[in-house]
Amino acid sequence: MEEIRDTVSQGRGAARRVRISDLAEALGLTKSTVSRALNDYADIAPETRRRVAEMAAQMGYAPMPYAQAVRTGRVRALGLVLELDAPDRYGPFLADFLGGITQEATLEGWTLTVASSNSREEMEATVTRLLQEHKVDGFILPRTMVEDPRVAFLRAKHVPFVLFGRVGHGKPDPDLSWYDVDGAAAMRAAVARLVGLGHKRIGFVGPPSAYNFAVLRREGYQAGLAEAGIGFDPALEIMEVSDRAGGARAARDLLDLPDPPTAILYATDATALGAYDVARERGLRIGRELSVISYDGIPEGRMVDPPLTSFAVDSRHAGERLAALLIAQLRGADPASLQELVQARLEPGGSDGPPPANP
Amino acid sequence: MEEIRDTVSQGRGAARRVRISDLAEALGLTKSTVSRALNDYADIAPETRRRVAEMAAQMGYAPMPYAQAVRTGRVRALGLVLELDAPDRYGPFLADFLGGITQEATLEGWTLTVASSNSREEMEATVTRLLQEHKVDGFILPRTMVEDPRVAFLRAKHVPFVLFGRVGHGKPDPDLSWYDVDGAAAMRAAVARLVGLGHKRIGFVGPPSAYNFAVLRREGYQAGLAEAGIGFDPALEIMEVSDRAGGARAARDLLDLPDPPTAILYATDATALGAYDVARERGLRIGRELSVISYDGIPEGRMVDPPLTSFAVDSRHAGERLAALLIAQLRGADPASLQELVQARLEPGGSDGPPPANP
DNA sequence: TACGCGACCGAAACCGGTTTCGTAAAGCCG
DNA sequence: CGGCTTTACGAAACCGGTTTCGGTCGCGTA
Repeated sequence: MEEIRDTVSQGRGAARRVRISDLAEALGLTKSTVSRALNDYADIAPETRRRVAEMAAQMGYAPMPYAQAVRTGRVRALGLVLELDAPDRYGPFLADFLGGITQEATLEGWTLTVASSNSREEMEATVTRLLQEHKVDGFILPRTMVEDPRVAFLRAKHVPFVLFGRVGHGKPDPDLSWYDVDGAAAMRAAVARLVGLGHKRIGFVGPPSAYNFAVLRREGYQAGLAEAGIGFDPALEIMEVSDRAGGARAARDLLDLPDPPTAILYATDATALGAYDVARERGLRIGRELSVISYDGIPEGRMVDPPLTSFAVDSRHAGERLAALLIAQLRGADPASLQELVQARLEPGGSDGPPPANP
Repeated sequence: MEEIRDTVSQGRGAARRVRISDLAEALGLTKSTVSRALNDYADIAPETRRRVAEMAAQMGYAPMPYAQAVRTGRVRALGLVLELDAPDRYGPFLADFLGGITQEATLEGWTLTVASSNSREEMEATVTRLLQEHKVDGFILPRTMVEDPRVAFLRAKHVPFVLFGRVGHGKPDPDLSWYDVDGAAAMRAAVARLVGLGHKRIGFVGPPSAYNFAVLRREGYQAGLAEAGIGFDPALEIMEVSDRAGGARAARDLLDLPDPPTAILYATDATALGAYDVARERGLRIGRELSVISYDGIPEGRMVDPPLTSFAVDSRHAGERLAALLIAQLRGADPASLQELVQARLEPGGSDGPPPANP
């Protein structure tokens, strides 16, 4: 192996990377003292600490994370395993989500390592490898399930992680870190909005109930009905729907009921678009003969006619906060204290309106 | 700092990670010999090499990349910087693309580190940090520009990289590694298809010409015209269009010409959807009064009526090959030998047909 | 004035590998 | 059968940091 390494700097510029020993020499100290000064050990004089910090900044010193890792076991890297086998493939939010994570991580001097899996087995193998090679210090787990195998798996290995979404239905999740958008509250608000417009029969179309968010949104729907004093009719609720075609089928089934709903609440925009297809088929006008409200705020919802009334989530913010929560946890914060619930933002479109006068 | 580290294994299971010294001891060799055996040094007896490999497999030994990196400077990590300021935000392809990269990288024992930037300055700062911290060994650069600042930047730093797309117009790019889909060929084929249907006046709508793929696709369009013996009319070509609304504006401009085209070739599906909006506005039927062909193969193109005839690219394959090319380069292959050009796959829809009888 | 105790820093071991260098044993050759 | 190469491995340095362990110094106290 040729003696290249960092020494591309032979010519001009690029000033051969400064090591901690260079710093120590320049200061007339030993590298052990410099190291402790930089890491805020108590047995360093404040004045010395200041001098070291100053010289480090001046010389542009930055430690090499992997050299530190040999001793500390920490690489300052966050892990994210994308699940390629998920039904909706993350939609258009992935770029925002990754942008949020990486921007926040960069701010704190961390990086993001991403991997992917096509099955649960593959996911476990990937996580294991990442851990064994010490490529990451902790994980961000997107799209939680009610019974999430990843949680049990990582817990058993004592690996820090944060969840995007909660687990276990609606139970409090003690000593787990998570960030979630309050889908239940959004669904409640959606029901209230529809009731305010005069609707009495409101359908609900939800995703596979293995996903925690699906369950929470359904609960929000039912809670909304209860608050409005409307009885819950199981015939109006269709679960296990995950794509546009499924959303269309659900709409047909609901509209074919003896006493069909005048409004349908969809748990996701992608499925709500199916209602537009059915409306076209049957000559119904969305927002007039059929009202629709959904959740996610995908760009496509703004492009259809009429625009979809939807509760938008800020994926970028989610990424930022998840990164921040995980980093905090890795720095020693108590996981149980790292939980955030934010509200979705209503984006009114033209897809909801008063029910038709004579049904 | 407590003595935790890997020794969570005090109870059962988790068998304290096996180090190279454990391997050496079990074999009755020194760790230097074991290391050289594992790294295929010439001065190791074949029989010894075999024994070491066998024992390593048996004991489940895997070196820690960062410990190796202290000496070698290599961390077996690929870098990807997402450009958040790009006009189209990667669309729905990002998950596939990342899936391809990570699956291939995993196969070879590498990982992917992703970062993001909102501007050129931020991109350079991010790359510099990743390099300085030795978090990555090389980069994958998506979405190349005709004059790509990233290429000059990384070249000056002697950092290995591969391009998704070519640079510098259509020139051969010597000593650069790249993977690209032959957009020009697709556009030529599209023109031929339209001419075969009877079209004589064919418009073209392209993305910002700073992007290399935009230029190549335009050249393909013009080459297609030439092959068909149709003169090129500059009025029929509109560039710098990057979204659906822009695609709609372009369609209006083209249709408002004194001698309007009967078919429009769009360089991207996202912009082609704008033609559907205009068709609805003006009561034109796509595939009848107006033919449309485009490129990308986004899922939404399959959902519109009629389905969009488009040339689909396989983003997952692109990710896989880019990862493979970069890894090969990092292993010492000559960059100039690492260039791949693949063809897009035509997905016929209903958006193209014979021109109307009387224009 | 002798003693004890913090405060502060240096010396050296250590982390898990890689690479250089030296050398004993085996093979080659006449 | 002895000298000269090879062959194949061990010993030790090294990579860039962190952490442990002492030891010196100044100062308050008896």
